Amino acid sequence: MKNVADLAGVGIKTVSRVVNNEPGVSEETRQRVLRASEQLQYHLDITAGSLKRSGRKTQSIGLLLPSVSNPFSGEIHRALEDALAERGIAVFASSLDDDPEREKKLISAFLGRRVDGLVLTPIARSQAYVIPEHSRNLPMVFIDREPVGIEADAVVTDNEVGAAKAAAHLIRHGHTRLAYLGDRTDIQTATKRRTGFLEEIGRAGIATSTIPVRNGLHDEETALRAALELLTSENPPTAIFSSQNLVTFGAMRALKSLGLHHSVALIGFDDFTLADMMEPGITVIAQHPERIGKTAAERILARIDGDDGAPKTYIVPSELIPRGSGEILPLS
Amino acid sequence: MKNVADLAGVGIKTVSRVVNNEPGVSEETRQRVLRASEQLQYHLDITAGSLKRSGRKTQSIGLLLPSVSNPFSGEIHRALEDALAERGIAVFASSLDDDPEREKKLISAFLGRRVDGLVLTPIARSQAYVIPEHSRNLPMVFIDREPVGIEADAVVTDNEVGAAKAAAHLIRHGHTRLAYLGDRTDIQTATKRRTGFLEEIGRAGIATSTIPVRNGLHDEETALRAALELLTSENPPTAIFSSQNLVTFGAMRALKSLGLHHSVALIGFDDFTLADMMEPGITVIAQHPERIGKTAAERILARIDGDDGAPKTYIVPSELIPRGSGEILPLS
DNA sequence: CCGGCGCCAGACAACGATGTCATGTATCAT
DNA sequence: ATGATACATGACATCGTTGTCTGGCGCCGG
Repeated sequence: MKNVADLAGVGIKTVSRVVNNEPGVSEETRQRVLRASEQLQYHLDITAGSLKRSGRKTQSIGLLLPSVSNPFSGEIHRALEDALAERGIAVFASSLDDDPEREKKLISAFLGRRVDGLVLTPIARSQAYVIPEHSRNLPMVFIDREPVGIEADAVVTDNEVGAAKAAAHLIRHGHTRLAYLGDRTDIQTATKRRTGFLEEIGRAGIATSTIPVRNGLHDEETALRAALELLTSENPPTAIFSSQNLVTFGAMRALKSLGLHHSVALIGFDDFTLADMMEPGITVIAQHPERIGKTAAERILARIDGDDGAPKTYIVPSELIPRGSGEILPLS
Repeated sequence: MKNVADLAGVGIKTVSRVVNNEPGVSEETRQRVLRASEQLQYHLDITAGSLKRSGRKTQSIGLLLPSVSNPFSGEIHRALEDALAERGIAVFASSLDDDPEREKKLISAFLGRRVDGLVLTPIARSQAYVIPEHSRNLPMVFIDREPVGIEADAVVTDNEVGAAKAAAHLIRHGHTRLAYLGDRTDIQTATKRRTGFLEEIGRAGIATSTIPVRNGLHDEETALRAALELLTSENPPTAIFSSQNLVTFGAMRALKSLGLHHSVALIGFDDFTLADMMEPGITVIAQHPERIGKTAAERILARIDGDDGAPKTYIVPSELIPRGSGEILPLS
């Protein structure tokens, strides 16, 4: 900046005014400065600026996702990025792998970069450790899962309601022997989906104690084995609800390998590419990651702009998309 | 930092020494400083540090992808992140949407944040406009596509070879009436795949002029229409090669809707989730995004560390994965 | 007993920008 | 002509940190 000022024969502050489009610079000087910065390939250093700038905004936020390679996370990321790009805010993205240690380490790394806000999928048992930062006015929005041990904004899918819709849908099609395949119980959404599913079954007058529930399935392989075991048991279910994508894939493989894909019903939580191209099409409870991302962006921007209302949880409704597998009728 | 120094009753520089683990501080003082920073919830500001620090490293890089919601990009992103996290380097990620304007704008935004390097999928017709930055020693690694108009490192899939493998595979299975469905011709990889595909056909002694080639397909919808038109034409192909995921999906839909999915062969470039669960399984030329990401990370780190060898293009081999659709024999 | 050396520690400038304030000059009403 | 007013501009301190340099102190050998 100094060099530009010298070349243009003006003061350093005038250069600052020009590149920031501040008023109070004559058109002639402005042109001279612009020519000089062009010539020197000058580029404003926004990190240096944010040191002194009022509010100290770095125009960047940190985004913590289960994994950037997870398509669901990718959609959220994209929606968020688009909304923030309009304001010139850049996004640091990173993956947690559902590891509480990584969560803490990465938050710390972002804090060190003085991000203007944090958008995150929490995994640690409690987020109480960030209370100091949060109350020190660091905007935070939790997505997909609600925070524990701290009051903060959150944007989540209506997990219980969605899972209940799946149960109701299966029951309406005549099923009474339902089964639940779910993720690790330390993942909040998995637990909520199980609760919603079982409660709806209870409301329908079916004894939930008769419902086989398999938890702790975190990948396709374990889900496949659990499903196989279930389907080859004494009194196999006529309908399966799987709480998550990978679990759904495992269930699909199990059904197909046993030749039951046209006779046992399946509803999965979470939509996925090509679900409609499967044989049969897979009925799902679809979440809306774009809406989650967009809402999270709105919230974090509002907080950055000083909104200090009470923290609130925003719920994005899920949607049942019938495609065939969930409409299979029980044989017996 | 000043506050910590005051509380600990030491000079500000001593605090700096402690938090940076520099030698020359007595154990006692060190403990006192650590206690003080604990008490004040002090967190080192690495952006301020990078202002004066030697080399001015901000410990961050910029990553420009077609879209962060694209699974292929997501895999690359993840591999890159993992490799860079070990060095404490954070990643700014953003989406280009194959828009040259966005490319320039985002590069500029990252430059303003003084990233230590840039990893990008170029889309603009030429990247000559970044020559000043690059020669001013900004490390850059291009991924997936090679840069035009500038000499820089690149990590790419062997597109021609991969496409040629697809052609050879189909020809080996007896096909002579092949068709090509491809992406926009301004996308480098699409062009290379077409070239590789057609050249292999030529080598097999088939007149390439007889091969229907449809370019400019950028989404599922247009691909679907192009495939339908092709398949219902006078002399329909017995095998299709699609140059990209979305195009493959369009082709799959077309085949299924015409009931031809078991009689017309299909090979797609790019692997995708559930390809093996389709009916039939979809044969693909798989790329290895993790390897692309990992290699790109190694290169950018080497450049950041001062490697100033001549720019080089690194080629990551593709792999043909037979799953059924590519092994369908011609009827006639 | 003294000079020299090593160790710890702090003072100070600097990094690249912005906020504040003072200054100079032209313009205008009186 | 004069003081007030507006506008254009630059000097300077400052943001939070690190690099450099200097100083005090204890210890050692001569």
